[in-house]
Amino acid sequence: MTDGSQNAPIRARGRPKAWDDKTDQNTIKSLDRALDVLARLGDLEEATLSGLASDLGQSPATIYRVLTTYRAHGFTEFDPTRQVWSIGAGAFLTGAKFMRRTSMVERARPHLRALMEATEETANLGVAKDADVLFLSQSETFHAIRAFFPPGTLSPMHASGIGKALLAEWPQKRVEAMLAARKPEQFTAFTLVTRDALLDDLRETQNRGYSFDAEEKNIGMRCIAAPVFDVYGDAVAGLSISGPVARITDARIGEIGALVRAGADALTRELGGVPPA
Amino acid sequence: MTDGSQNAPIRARGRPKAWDDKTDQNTIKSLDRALDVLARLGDLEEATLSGLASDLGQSPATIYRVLTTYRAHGFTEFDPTRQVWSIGAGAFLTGAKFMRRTSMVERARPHLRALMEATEETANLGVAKDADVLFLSQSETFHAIRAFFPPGTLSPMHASGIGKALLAEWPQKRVEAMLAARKPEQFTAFTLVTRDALLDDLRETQNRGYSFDAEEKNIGMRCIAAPVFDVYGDAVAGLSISGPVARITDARIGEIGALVRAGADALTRELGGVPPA
DNA sequence: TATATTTTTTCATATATTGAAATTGATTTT
DNA sequence: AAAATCAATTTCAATATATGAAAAAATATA
Repeated sequence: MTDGSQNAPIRARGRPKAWDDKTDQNTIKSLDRALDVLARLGDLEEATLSGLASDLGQSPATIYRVLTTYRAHGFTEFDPTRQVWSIGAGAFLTGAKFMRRTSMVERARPHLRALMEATEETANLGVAKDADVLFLSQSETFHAIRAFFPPGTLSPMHASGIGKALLAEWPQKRVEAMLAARKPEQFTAFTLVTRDALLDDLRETQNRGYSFDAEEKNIGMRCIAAPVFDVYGDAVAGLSISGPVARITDARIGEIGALVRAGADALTRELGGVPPA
Repeated sequence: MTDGSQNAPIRARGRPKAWDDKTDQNTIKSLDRALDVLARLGDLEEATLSGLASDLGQSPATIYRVLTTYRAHGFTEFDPTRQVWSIGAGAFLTGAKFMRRTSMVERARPHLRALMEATEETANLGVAKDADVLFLSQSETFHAIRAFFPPGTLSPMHASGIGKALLAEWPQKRVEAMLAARKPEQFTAFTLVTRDALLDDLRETQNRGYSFDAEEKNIGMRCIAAPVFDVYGDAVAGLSISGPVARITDARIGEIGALVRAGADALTRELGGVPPA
C-alpha cells in the first residue's frame, strides 16, 4: 500500500461548509421545487397539469412553467390528445449517464441479448444497492406474456433471483446482518422469510451455481440468476432470466441455469474477474 | 371505425398557445440553466466545480448552488477525495420512469398512421424474432387493393423489407451466422438467396437509409422499410410501407423511403435512441 | 344556449437568484 | 517553515425574475 492516507479523514479544499442541511439559503428554491415536480410526475407516471398542481399545492401557472421548461429539454412529454404529462426520453438519457462510469452495463449488453435469444425470455442485469437489487438493464423477449422489470426498479434481495445469487456469495455474517437490519417481507406464499429457509436456499444456490426464484416475489413468475464477480472476487452484479411459470418449466431449469451461469462467467472474465470453481 | 374524429386535427383545451418557442417568458430561466448544467455534467461524466463554471460561462457560486441543490435530490454526486462532480443515482431512478410507461407498439401507432396517411399505403411495425420478422402492428390504407399482414405474422428476414432493414444494421458476422443456420428460401424469382446478393443489398440499404423489397416474397408486392433503434443503439424494430407494384412505382420510391426513414428516426428519438448519421 | 373546466397569458410585486468579493483551508512554491 | 497560490464556500447588496391571482380563450358538459 503506497498511500498511507487511505484511512485518514478526507479534508476538503476551500472554505468549509457551515451548516450543510435544511433551511439552507445556498440552494436554489425554484430548482428544488422543480425536482419535486419531476419526482412526483415520475411516481404518478402520468398526470394532468391541474392534477399535479393541486397535488403539490402549487399554482397551476408555476407547474405549467416548470413542465414546459422541462419539455424544452426532453425531460417531460405532453400528450395533447389525452392532455397528460409524463417523464420524457431526455430524463432517461441524462440519468443513464450515471451508469456510464461503470462499464458494466455496456459490457453486459451482448450477454443479455444472447441469453434472451437463447432462452426467448427477458434477460436482466442488476447490482446490489443496500438490501435491494437495482435493475440496470435488460433485453426483452418478444413473447406477449413477459416478465416486466424496467431498468431502475428496486427489488428486495431475499425475494429476487439476482438478489439470492448475490447473497449466496456473501459471507454468512453479512447476510445475517442484512436480515437483522430489515425483516424480510413476505410477498407470496413462497417467499423465503425465515433465516433457516433462506440460508438453506443460499447454500443450495452456491452448490448449483445459479439461483432459482420460484414465485417468491410475484405469483406466476420464475427467475434464474447467477453472480458476476469483479477483479477483487466480490459478487457485484447478477444476470438473470425471468418469465412466466408456463414457459420456465421444471424441465428447462437446468438448461437455463447453465446458460445464465455461462453468461455470468463470461461477463466476469471480461471485467477481469475470476469465476469461482 | 367507431370514432369519426380520428382524422380530425387535435384541438387543445384551454387558452391556445401564442408563440410556443424561443424568447419565451413562460419558461423558468434558473431551471433552464440548471438543466444545461446537468446535461453538460452528463457529457463530461466528471467535472470540477470551477471547470464546469468556466465551461458554461457562469459564476462558480451559481454552479455551486445548482450542484448542491441537485445533490439533495440525488441527481448529482460529489467525490470529496478527488473533488469531482458526476451524475447521481437519483437521476437514473427518475429517468428510468420513462421506460416503464409505454411499449413500442403504443409509441409506434401515431407514426404508423402518419406514414399511412402520407403515402396512402399500409404501414407496418415489426421486430426481429430469430431469423424472422414478427409483425406487431399496422395501419391499413383505405385502398381496396392493399398489402395485408395481420399482427402476429412471421416472415423470413431475408425476404422482407423490415427484415432487410434490420439485417443491414447487424454486424456481418451475425448475418452470416443466421444464413448458416437456415438456408434462405426462394419465394419468387426475385428473392435474394445467395450470400453475395444479400450482403450487397444490405450494404446498399445501409447507405440509402431504407430497405427496398421488390417482389422478393410475394409477386406484385413492394415494401420499403427503415430501422428503429433503442437506447442502447440496437436495431430492435422496423417501420415499413407495403403495397402493390402498381401504386409503389419506381418514381415514388425515393419519396416513400425518405418518409419511412424520417418516421423511424422520429420513433427512435421518442424511445430515447439516437439515429445513426 | 349557458355553465363549468382546463390550459395559457398577462401583470404587479415581493422574492429569490445572481455575481463580485470576502473567507477559509489545502496545496504548492519560495 | 513561511508565504503565496488556488479552489470551494459564504456573505451581501442589487436587481432580475419567479410567483400567484386573475383574465383570457378554448373545449366539455348540462
